[in-house]
Amino acid sequence: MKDRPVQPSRATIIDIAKAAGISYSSVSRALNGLKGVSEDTRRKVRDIAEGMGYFPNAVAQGLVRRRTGTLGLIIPDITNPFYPELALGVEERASREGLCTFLCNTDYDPKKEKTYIKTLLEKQVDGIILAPISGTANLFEERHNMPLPCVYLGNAPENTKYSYVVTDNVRGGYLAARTLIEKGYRRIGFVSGSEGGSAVDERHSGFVEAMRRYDLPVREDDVRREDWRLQSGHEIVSRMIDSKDHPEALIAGNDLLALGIILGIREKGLKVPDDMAVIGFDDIPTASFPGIDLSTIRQPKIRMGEAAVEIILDLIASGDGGDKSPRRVIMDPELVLRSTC
Amino acid sequence: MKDRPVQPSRATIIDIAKAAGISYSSVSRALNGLKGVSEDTRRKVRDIAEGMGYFPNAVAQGLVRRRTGTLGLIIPDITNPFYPELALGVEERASREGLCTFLCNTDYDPKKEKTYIKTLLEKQVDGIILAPISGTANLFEERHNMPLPCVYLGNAPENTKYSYVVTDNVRGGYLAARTLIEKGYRRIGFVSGSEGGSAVDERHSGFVEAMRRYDLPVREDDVRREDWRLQSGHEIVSRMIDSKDHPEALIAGNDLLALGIILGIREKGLKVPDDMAVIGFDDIPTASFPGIDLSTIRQPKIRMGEAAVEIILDLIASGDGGDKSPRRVIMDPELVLRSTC
DNA sequence: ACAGCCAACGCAAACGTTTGCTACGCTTCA
DNA sequence: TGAAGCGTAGCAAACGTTTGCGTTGGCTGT
Repeated sequence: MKDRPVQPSRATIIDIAKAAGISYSSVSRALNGLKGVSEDTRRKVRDIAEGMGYFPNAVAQGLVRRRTGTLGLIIPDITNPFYPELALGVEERASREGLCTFLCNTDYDPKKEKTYIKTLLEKQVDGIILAPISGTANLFEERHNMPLPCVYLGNAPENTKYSYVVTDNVRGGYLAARTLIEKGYRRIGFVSGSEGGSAVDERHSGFVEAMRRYDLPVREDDVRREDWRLQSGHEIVSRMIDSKDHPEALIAGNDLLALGIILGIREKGLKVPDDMAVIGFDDIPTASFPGIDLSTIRQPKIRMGEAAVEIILDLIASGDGGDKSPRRVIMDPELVLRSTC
Repeated sequence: MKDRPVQPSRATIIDIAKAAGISYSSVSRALNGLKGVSEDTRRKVRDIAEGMGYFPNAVAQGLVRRRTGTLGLIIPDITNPFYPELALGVEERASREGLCTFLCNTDYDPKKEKTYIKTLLEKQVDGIILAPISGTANLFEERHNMPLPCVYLGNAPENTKYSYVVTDNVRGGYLAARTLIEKGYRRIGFVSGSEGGSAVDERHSGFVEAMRRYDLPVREDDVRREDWRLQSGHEIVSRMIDSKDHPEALIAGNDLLALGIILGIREKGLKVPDDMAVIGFDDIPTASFPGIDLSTIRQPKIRMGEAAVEIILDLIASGDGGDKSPRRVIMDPELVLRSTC
């Protein structure tokens, strides 16, 4: 027996056409359920296709259809429990629509964010969902004319012309502060990352607004902005406590920071909330765990992810690149009262 | 001024060729750094390309190169903190190689897993990394001749002909049990999900082996296999405690279950580890949190993800679909002793 | 019996690249 | 001076589809 090489390439519609004795355009029509083929040949084609284990080459399809059936999701840190839930919402909604999602982790690095956007453009994704590191300087805003549907998720620059899905961060910050104030805390601090787009600023200004309304001073020392990691919360609160002059309660810009803060407080031998109260933002799964039981401002993460996809779908359908009529979705935050305040 | 339509499509190498007055094959060569063009024209082409905001169409490239520069990562639940770290390892390593990663979440649904594999094949990904739900029945094993590089991650069927990256689960289970035994616990239970491929079985058999070596009985009531969610751990331990006849210590098949177990124990007014000790598996970030401080068997998650990508790269480079020489990587688990046992 | 129509199908262009082959002109060497 | 060699470039096929258009042939209606 001749040692002929294994057939390396998959069956194509041309192979099917040959086997069926018809042209390959008819095969395409048959397989895609278009009219122009008789029921007989359609069945025949389907049978042969099945028999040959045929499946379409989405790359070739993408080239001619100019739609690839793919989405790009860019997030800073998949390890931060906030993002997997966003991602889940995106992934689920997208897959229901037959779309595949590229996971792009920027690790809080603007350069990575930038190159990822470029890569996604090259890959001809049908839309990009961006949970940006910084609201100010990203590629969307730089080249203000992205050639495809784009949506900000979780956080968006002010006055952007692109669509976005965010929660009402001002209200969230206000809610957090008001809650603490009504529980009797007077000296309240605010800890967050520095980068983070308008979301941080908004949460902060909600906090300031509440303080003002209740005639409480905001002390500059009590507002710290470094970064978003747990470690950072731990360090900040440690320094505060060491200074022997610390606030009675802290609002954390996200739950990860809040966890770090709790960790730091306990490590210093102090008690939450007796010695210092804490409230977070996001409501990540860990927050609800007994022994942590973190009070927080919940964002509807999964629904946010879904909404982002729906906007993309909408923009695709409308042919509009999103330039003309950006969709803006603002979700309501929800106070989740647990035992840390 | 005539109201001509906005140019909707991106610049192509043909546009560049026209502008430069040369053939488009030369443009391709110039842009790709191939020889066959003078430095002069190369510069010229680069300038023009830049000026036109040109970027290559990866779909067209993929079609002719027969490589798309994409990977598929299939996992059961991005919400389980174990998987984001796997994903991080994969994503980082892949992006360093210029590859994009599709995130596919199966939600523990074999059907979704199956259709995702098919979709990835259609999309012509260069490789698939599968963290399978069940070791027995997945599409890899069903059609035992996947036409591209495939790697199991975290968990693989016995005797599979595909490559895999796993931790030594037998040893992990043994380690967990031995630790408890040496701490003085005698009656030890084992709680895990039912599906999960050989990984569960191996952890279980490591546990059994340790018990046997120390001449301790394994009571059937103390071994429970339901599913992998936190909720499940909570329920199982609640039932155990209600029965008034429960083991002194529990080994959980993963940390999420362990957290659920701790939750259940505390809810019943009992103390960990005094009334019941717990040890988990994975070492997810939450495990190290004070107030939880879960003892566990660590898997080197990020390195595992990286290794999986490296295997794919290797298989791609060798032209081998992976059929001939599967790569098998078995990582060492590490005992992380904290306060729950 | 003939115009007209429609269903079924084939042809070929198009999508945007890469790449093997060929052609040309110039240099180099015997 | 001629052959060989090399650097630069163009032509055209190929990748696997979709799709507009043209061509049949059979059926309908009058």
